[in-house]
Amino acid sequence: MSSAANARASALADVIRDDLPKAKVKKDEKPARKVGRPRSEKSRKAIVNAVNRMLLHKQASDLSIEAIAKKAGVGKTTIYRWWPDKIALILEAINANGANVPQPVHKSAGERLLWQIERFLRLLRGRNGKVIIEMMAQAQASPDALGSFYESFMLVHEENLAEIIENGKGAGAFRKDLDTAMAVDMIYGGIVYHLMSGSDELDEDFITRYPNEALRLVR
Amino acid sequence: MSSAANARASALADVIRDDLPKAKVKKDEKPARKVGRPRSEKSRKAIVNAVNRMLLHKQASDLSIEAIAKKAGVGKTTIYRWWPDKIALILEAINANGANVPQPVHKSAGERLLWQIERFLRLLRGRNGKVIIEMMAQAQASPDALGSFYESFMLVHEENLAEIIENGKGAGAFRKDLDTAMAVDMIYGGIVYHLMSGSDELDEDFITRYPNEALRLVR
Amino acid sequence: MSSAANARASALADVIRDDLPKAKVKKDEKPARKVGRPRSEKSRKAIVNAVNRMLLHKQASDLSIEAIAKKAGVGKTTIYRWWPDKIALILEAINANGANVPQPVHKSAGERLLWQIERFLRLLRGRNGKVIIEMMAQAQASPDALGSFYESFMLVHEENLAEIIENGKGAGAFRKDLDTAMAVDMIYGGIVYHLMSGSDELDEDFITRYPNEALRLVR
Amino acid sequence: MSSAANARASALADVIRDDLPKAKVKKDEKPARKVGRPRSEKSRKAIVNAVNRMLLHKQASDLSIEAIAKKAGVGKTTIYRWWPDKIALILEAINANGANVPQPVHKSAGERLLWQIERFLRLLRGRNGKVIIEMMAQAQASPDALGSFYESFMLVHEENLAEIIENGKGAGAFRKDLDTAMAVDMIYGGIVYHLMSGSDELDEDFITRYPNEALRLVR
DNA sequence: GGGTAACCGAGACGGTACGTCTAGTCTTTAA
DNA sequence: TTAAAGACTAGACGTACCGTCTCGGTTACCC
Repeated sequence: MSSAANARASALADVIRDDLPKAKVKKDEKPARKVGRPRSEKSRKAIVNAVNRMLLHKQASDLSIEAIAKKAGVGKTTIYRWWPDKIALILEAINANGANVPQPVHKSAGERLLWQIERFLRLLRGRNGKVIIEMMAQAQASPDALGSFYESFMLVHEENLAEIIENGKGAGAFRKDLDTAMAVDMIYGGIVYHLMSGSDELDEDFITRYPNEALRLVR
Repeated sequence: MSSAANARASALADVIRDDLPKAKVKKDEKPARKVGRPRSEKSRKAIVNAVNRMLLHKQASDLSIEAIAKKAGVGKTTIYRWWPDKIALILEAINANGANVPQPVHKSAGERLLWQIERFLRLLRGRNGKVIIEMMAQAQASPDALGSFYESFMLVHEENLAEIIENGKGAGAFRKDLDTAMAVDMIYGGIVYHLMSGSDELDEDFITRYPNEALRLVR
Repeated sequence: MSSAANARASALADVIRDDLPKAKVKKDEKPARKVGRPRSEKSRKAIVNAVNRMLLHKQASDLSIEAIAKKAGVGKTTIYRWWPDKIALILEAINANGANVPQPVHKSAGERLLWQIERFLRLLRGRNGKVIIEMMAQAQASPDALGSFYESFMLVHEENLAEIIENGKGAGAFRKDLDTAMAVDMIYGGIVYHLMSGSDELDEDFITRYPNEALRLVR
Repeated sequence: MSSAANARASALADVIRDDLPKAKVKKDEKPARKVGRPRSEKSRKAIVNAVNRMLLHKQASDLSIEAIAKKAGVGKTTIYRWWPDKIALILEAINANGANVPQPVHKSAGERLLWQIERFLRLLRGRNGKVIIEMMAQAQASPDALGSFYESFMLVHEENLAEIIENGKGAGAFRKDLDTAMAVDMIYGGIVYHLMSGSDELDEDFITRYPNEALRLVR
């Protein structure tokens, strides 16, 4: 990831990492849809709700499309029609690809870095964290799924962080010799690795202290 | 993981992280049994070879116990008898839990840190890297498997790194206010995350530059 | 079937066998409707053509309404609206319910029998035979479909044959003690059974010799 | 079918019709099976019983392997392992391929013919008749299934009947110019066609009178 | 050297889930 | 109104593996 992030950092126009397969994003196809029965919003909600209810009791890897369909009172095809894989479905369900809140501007580089990391940590607190980490883990099994995961979740965070670091370097707030891509890998990697190591949830202590520890890395 | 690693670092006697479930490691039961047909070394080798041959063609997640048994000319039970899960089997096969080479002594804290990180990177270069990362990913699905993975692979690296950092802090080589556990998370996390992001192998550039980047973190 | 055929034979006014469920034949409702968008002749042809093209490659039982609709570029509902089931559709497509050619009159009973059987055999020669037999086979699955098949294909042949035999008996050309219904069953059954036994098409030899063999039965 | 039956009649050694695909008959492979867990007789019975119980309520075409497996408390694979298709399974279940009772000898050709037809009719009386006819119908969908049906059910009857007719012709009891194969087609075809025409069961009247009607055909 | 115990291969077992296919119905817009 | 398009629920298909079990047999040891 880092090299791509790096390239991106230097040329910020690039929005899509091209070393990762793209998930087929149906919603981008065309806004003007007219003929045929329209997608049922009721079914969509039933599916998403079913996923969320099930995640209360069991691990993401224990959800089966079959069970979700049954619980949602929906045909399996309806799920397969709208989501390319379980990863995309669950990420949508837990709303992880939440609105890309614009950063407050006019802040110092350091403050922007802390803000961005805190935002990421907030997204991973509670049950969500474990679920998302499971998604990332499951995505390892197939390049398609991996692309799907990155595009819908990780990419935007990487871009934001890389941009902040690059700017900070330019403004002299961060070390000039810092490798942006590696910094991104370390900062997000530290969090991901922590969650993968067994803790079911991020504890408050970690959330509080991690951003500052990360700040030390870039200065 | 970091808090446990931290605790461990302060009290180096702890060998087993106790926030992780222990995998049942049958071979440790040890009481030198005599009766009964002894384990067939031939079968063990056949299984391990089959796994390694199969890993040349396919992803770790695409190996099934069934296929391994067939390829090795072995009953499925023989595999289940000796390995608790696919993770343990594959880790043994690729010999990832390689000998815990003792560090050269009388080095500076910085040199020891670089040496340890390089050792870890060396272990993950080539195909091995992706395979091990897949193991880590699959282990997320079950606490047992996760314990198994940590115990047989990750734990020793964490302990070594934590010890080096603690010593470096004591000797004044590293920052006193550095959080050892978080540093461990970031250093290994950066590598793991990089591999999980899509690169099939660690490129030479990354391997060369990562250790120094990590060194900057702790100073 | 035979008892109904028998009853019919004695009272020739009966056109519909009443031991068979009637298929709902929508096109018979007929009351010259005016309002609404008219049925698209283009679609009708597209559907019929699609069926015929598909029958070149595959068995009738391998055609699905879904596939036909897709191939014809037509909604499934359009098919369901106009044909009660696959059987009716395919029979129409291969035009099996071909015009009920009136028999030449003023012939002897034997000649009329031969002519009728030959007509039936002609209808079943080539690919048509297997397709029609498959229709008959599939119709076994549901009384509705069976009724549909009989009404649109088999009934008229049975009636004709029964009438010829009855007349022949009255004129002294055929055995007086002959059971008309059983004779019909045997004559058509022999052909149907032959086709169901595996031959993909009726061979010339069979077509040539069968009518005379049947004639021996009734004398 | 008839031509093959004819060839067979002239050369009675031929037991297998070769214009039909052979079903893979696993039981013929080898009697001496040693290794591996043996087939569970309990499961076999459970499956066969489930089929029979289900046939009381529903048509053969409405049985699904899935439902049978569930009702029998058995894995689907267990069914697929032992039966090539639903046809073979149902035929075994209703025991249609019942013992090939040897004919009483020293009878006249006519008596033997009547006996054979009555035996066939007896097999098809009651619910069995409709079920078997449905099997024959379903078998039309695939050459494999058709072969399976013929081999396990129809073949022996055809052979017996053909042999009786040939003998009768030789002994002067039946017409010399009779085409054996066509006679077989007509005799069995009459029955099959009758059942396919809608009657749910063979009525007593038909059973009583059909054999004599058939006898007239061959004289 | 016979008994006993754990091993071995083979492969059948009850299950779960997969992703695809089809049936027949429902809900839109377009003609 | 009806046609056409296509989404909907439902559920079977046949396959792949899971982890367990049940065989016949083998290979050590221990007495």
